[in-house]
Parts: sequence; structure tokens; C-alpha cells
Amino acid sequence: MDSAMANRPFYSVEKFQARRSIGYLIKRLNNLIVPGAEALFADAEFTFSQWVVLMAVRDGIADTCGELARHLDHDSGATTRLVDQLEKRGYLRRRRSTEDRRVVHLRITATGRALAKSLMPRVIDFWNEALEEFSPAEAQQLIALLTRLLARIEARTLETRKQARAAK
Amino acid sequence: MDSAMANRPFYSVEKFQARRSIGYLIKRLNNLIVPGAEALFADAEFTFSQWVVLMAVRDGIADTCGELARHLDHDSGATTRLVDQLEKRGYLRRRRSTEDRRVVHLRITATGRALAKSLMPRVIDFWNEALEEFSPAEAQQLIALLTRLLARIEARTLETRKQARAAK
DNA sequence: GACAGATAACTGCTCAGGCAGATATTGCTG
DNA sequence: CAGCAATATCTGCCTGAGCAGTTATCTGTC
Repeated sequence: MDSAMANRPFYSVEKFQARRSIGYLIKRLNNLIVPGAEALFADAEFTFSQWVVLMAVRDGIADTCGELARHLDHDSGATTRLVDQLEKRGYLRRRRSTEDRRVVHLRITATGRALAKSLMPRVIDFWNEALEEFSPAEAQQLIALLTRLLARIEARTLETRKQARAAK
Repeated sequence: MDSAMANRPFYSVEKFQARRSIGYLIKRLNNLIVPGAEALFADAEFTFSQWVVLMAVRDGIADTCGELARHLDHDSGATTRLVDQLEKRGYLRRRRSTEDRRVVHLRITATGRALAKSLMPRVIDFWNEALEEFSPAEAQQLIALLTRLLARIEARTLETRKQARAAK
């Protein structure tokens, strides 16, 4: 569980192979998972992004549009439109904050909660099937490694953006 | 290295948390990696997708448009246009096959090879920095786990598509 | 308390990428 | 060898998402 010490570089120009590149693997996984998940929601006409937003609000990961956009590394404009749709269909509700009148708080409605609950088993089954040949320890490890990598790349991204802003 | 035996389900409806979901982690990583990589190529006006295509052709992962689309789990129409751009800029070349006149073979040009070579160090550095706190064993493990998961989900996707086609 | 700078949400513009259909070619089957 | 299904590529269309700019609000400074 403890993080390792600094090492010499993992990749090198000579030995690099696309197939063993994490970026390649993640891109392909994403390209498969998104439509795969959307197929699960086909009868509800639900997008994977919409699902993620609904779950993020339900689980209290994000309370406002901005937080949502930051937590999902998503454009804030696109997030606004995503929330528009979910609100129009009655799964979320917007409420202007009283403390800071710029922000709009998001809350899942009873309908939204019911929908999330009814779709959840499909998602669970999808992932359990995908992980069928993984031991619990391996699944845990995969999640832990991805989480660490995410934190690392997130920090790097913030750093880069800060530099870009300072350059202006 | 050996794969584990069948287990009871890893996820359950009660304990599911978005933050611990592999789909969520992969989506976020993808959302960070794609623009991050594109920033590396900014001066070459290169897309991450274009980079992946160029590398796939260079490394012989794919020889034709169709293979490319399959290997990257990408739309074939979009792939055509990607190749259009890379060809127009002189990085790839199309050549109609003589054995099967439907297929168009792809080959990287000297210019394309030179570009790939010149950009490679940036990509290597990006990933080595991202993996700085991972031991070589951990990095290997992450790649191995992602590869297994990819194979699994890929098989499932093919199965699903076959069923969908049979239903017609 | 006026002004500057930051932040939240939203809107118009543009474009990559997915979907469905068109065309050319091949292979299979009777 | 006629006909039909499958395959490879390409094209038109449309949606989703990123970018830049707008408005409203807040915070900090002098």
C-alpha cells in the first residue's frame, strides 16, 4: 500500500511499444466502456456522462455545476447542458444558493434516485462480469493503481494550467 | 502472473461508490490524458488520435484503415478522415492492394517516421513523470491488469455486437 | 465604498467522432 | 456462374464537447 521510491525511467525511446502504453490502453478501454455502458441504459435513453453526473450528485461528490465539471475533468459549458437535460427530465433540481448568489446547488430528485436505483444492478453486473477473472485483491489493486495515477496526472495538469495562466 | 479463480462478485449495489468505480477512473484518466498529450504536440498541431494512428502504423499494429479502426475501437468513418489528414500532411501513404482491391494499405513515410521519432521523447517523459512514484513492478502490474481488463471487455463487446446482428 | 480581479454559470461557435447509407469488391453457395 | 451475403472504404448528417466570450456576483485593496 505504501508508495514506492523514485526509480529510473520506466519507458525508454527504444523500447516503447504502443500496445504497452498506458495511454493507449486507457483510450481503448474508454472507447469500449462508454458505448458498452450506454447500451445498458438504452431503454432509458441515458448517456454514460449523464449517468456519471447523476451518480456524482447522488453520492455527494459534487454539489454544484462547477464542482461537477472539476471532478469529472469536463468542460463547464458541457456540464451546464448535461444538467439541463437531467433537470428537464426531472432527475435533478437546481436551486440558487442564498449565501453566494453566483452558485446553483444541485440535488437529485426522488425520481432521479429511483432511476439510479433501478439501473444500478445493470452497472454492477457489467463490472462484475468484466472483473470475473480478477481476484478481489487484483481488482482492489487495479483500483488503487488507477487512483494513484489519476492523482498524479491531475496534479500535473493543475500545475501546467497554472503555468499557462501565469504566462499570460 | 497467473489469473485468479472465479470469485463472488466484486461490486454490490449497496457498497458501490462512483469514486471506486473503474469506469469513473478510466473516464477521468482519459479526460486528462488526451488534452495533456495534445499539449505535448501543440507546436506540431497534432491530435492524440493522430499520434496513436501514426504509432500504430509505424509499429505494424495495423496495416489498413479497417484494422486501425478495429484496434483502436474507433469509428471507420472517423478513421478515414484521420488518415486523410495524415496523408495530406505527408506522414502516411495509401496504396491500393493488388490482392484485394477493396483494401487500401497504409505505410508511414520517411517524414512521418522522422516526426514520430522527434516527438517520442516528449511522450516518454510525460509517462515517466506520471509513473515517477510507481516501482517498475507496479507499473508492469498496472499495464498487465489493464491489458487483461481490455481483453475481457473487448470479448464481451464482440459478443454483444454479434447478438445484436443476429437479432436483425 | 469604488475599483480591480476572481469566480460561477451560462451561450454561441466550431469540430471531431459516431451512425447510417452508398459503392466497389470479394467469397460463398447452390 | 448467377446471386447473395460479407467486407473495405468512403460520404453525409447530426450530436456532444471543448473554447472563448458574457453576465452576475463576490472578495480584497486602497
